[in-house]
Amino acid sequence: MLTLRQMRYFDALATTLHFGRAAKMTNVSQPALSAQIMEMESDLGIRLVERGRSGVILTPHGETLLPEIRAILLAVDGLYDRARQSTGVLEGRLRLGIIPTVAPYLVPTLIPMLRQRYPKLNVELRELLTTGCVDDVKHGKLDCAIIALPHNDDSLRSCTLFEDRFLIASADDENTVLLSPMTEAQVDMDRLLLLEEGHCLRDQALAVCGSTAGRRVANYGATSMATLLQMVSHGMGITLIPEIAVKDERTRNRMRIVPFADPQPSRRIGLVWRPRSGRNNDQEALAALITEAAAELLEG
Amino acid sequence: MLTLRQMRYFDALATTLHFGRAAKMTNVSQPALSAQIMEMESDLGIRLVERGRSGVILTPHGETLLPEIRAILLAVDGLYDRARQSTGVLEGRLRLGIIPTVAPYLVPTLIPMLRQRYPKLNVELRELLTTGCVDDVKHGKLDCAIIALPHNDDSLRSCTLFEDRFLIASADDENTVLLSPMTEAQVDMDRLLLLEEGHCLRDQALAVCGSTAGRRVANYGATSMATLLQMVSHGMGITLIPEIAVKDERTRNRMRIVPFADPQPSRRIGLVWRPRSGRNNDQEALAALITEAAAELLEG
DNA sequence: GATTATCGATAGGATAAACCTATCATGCTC
DNA sequence: GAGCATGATAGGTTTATCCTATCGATAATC
Repeated sequence: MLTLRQMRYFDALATTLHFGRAAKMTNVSQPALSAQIMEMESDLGIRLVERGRSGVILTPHGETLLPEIRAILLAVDGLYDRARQSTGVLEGRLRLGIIPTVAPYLVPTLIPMLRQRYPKLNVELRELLTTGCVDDVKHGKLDCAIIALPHNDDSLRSCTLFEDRFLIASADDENTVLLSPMTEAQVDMDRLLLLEEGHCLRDQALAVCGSTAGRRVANYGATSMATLLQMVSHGMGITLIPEIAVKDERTRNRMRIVPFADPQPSRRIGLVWRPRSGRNNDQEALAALITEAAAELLEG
Repeated sequence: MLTLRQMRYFDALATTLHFGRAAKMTNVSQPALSAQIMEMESDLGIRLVERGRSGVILTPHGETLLPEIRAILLAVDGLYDRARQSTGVLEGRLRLGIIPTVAPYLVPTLIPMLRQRYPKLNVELRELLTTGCVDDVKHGKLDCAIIALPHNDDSLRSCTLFEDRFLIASADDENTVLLSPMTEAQVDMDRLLLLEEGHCLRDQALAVCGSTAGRRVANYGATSMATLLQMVSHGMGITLIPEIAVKDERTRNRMRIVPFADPQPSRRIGLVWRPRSGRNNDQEALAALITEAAAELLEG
């Protein structure tokens, strides 16, 4: 089997046209180089060089293969270069999963920031439910994901990005009096609209409003926050809205949005990744940037 | 130092995403493959794969390098293919030297024949004096050469291609009576025109006509057969013309060309090459073709 | 929740590849 | 013909690579 070592020796031999000098160039003894060249010729089944008393002549075969061999050696050296270069932070491809109740609000702010600060980064976004995010991160289909913590899989590492408070949204002509601030107990469960199953926000809303036995829930599940809030603005009910969505949804739907009384309920948004991924620097830098983006979204 | 073996193992690992299966694919034990991958990562200074309990995931680095590594492996396989393919007769480059008193007459016939019968052959022609031909063949600057035999260098091998008879050429209005056939003794040395020094034909002409002491020779030396024969046709003298040149030169100059009496003097044209060149098949095929081309030239 | 299966890493010893020094045979130069 | 230079060969050593057996940890299963 042909080896790179043999090619390197042949390269030196073709350069010097002299076994001794080629050996010196490759820091090896002349017999060693000679043996490797012979081995190479035997492997390929052709004579590469013509041994003469006054040095060496490449055979036509040798001359044919030389440029290809040199190209291979260059490509191999290129591997080292590329390996060395690509040790920077947030470079190359990053596959990022985001849950649907975060993605549409965070992405428009986050992506431009990423593009600006880490121009070498090529982000691939996927909007997935929590389970999808976690599974795909675990199986290496995603590098990391933005989900609501805590997650139940301790084979993944996570860190908190920001707290996302819940508020109550209703149509602005809602006849039911919404107190501000209101307590969870005041939420009329009959009128509470939720996302369809699978969305963590649905479970969180239920938890917040106390889905104790006996309290019924409107069993229609909206497919997205946008749909849900549209329903709310048309007076079909009320819902829990995460603060991160407020700014954006206000521009689209006329709604009345009131906070909960302290201690305000919230969800904790975090980043999850495989502990073995070895991209700690990347995760850290990404987390910092997301936190910054979220702060911008939440301040106004 | 990175090796091709490691790259092959990595290729298999990236394909199977499983150390055990990759090991089976490469006909090696799992620990051996594992060790090579680790060695590779250590060499490159980066993690290539992420070891998990359910198989393997490529790191971004690994994914970046994979296509390059596969390209390298393909190129190496290509070396074998090319080596195997190029074992045919008269393929690739052939650098052929020809002496000036043969080249202009043989080449127009020889080259088309070569092109037709050996389309994969790329002939590089060089017109050189005998010494140049021999030296360049010896030093590997030419693969072989067509010269007049015998040559004095026994480090080269040679074979006869064809016999090239000498004739006497004069202007067709030459007032000196040229007998036909004529003997060497009848040549008027005062009127004998020769090529400049270095051409073997000059020495052969002198040898034929007996350059015994006392017989002077016109000391003007023509630079080529064409020039020489032009001078002859203008009545400036007579000269020895090799039969191979007769057909072509007759169409350009009006001359009277008469043979020598038997035994007709001639030169032996042959092919020379390095015995170590290992292209015996090539030399043989080429010699056969040249003989054929010469026969065509000489028959008419 | 204990058991079993699977996966990659590790240990220890064997085999093969690659190397080095010293020497040889041959051709070239003076 | 002596001396020099070149690549090949010989014999012994070091280094790479490999294999079998086993381990520790995780994932799947009962």
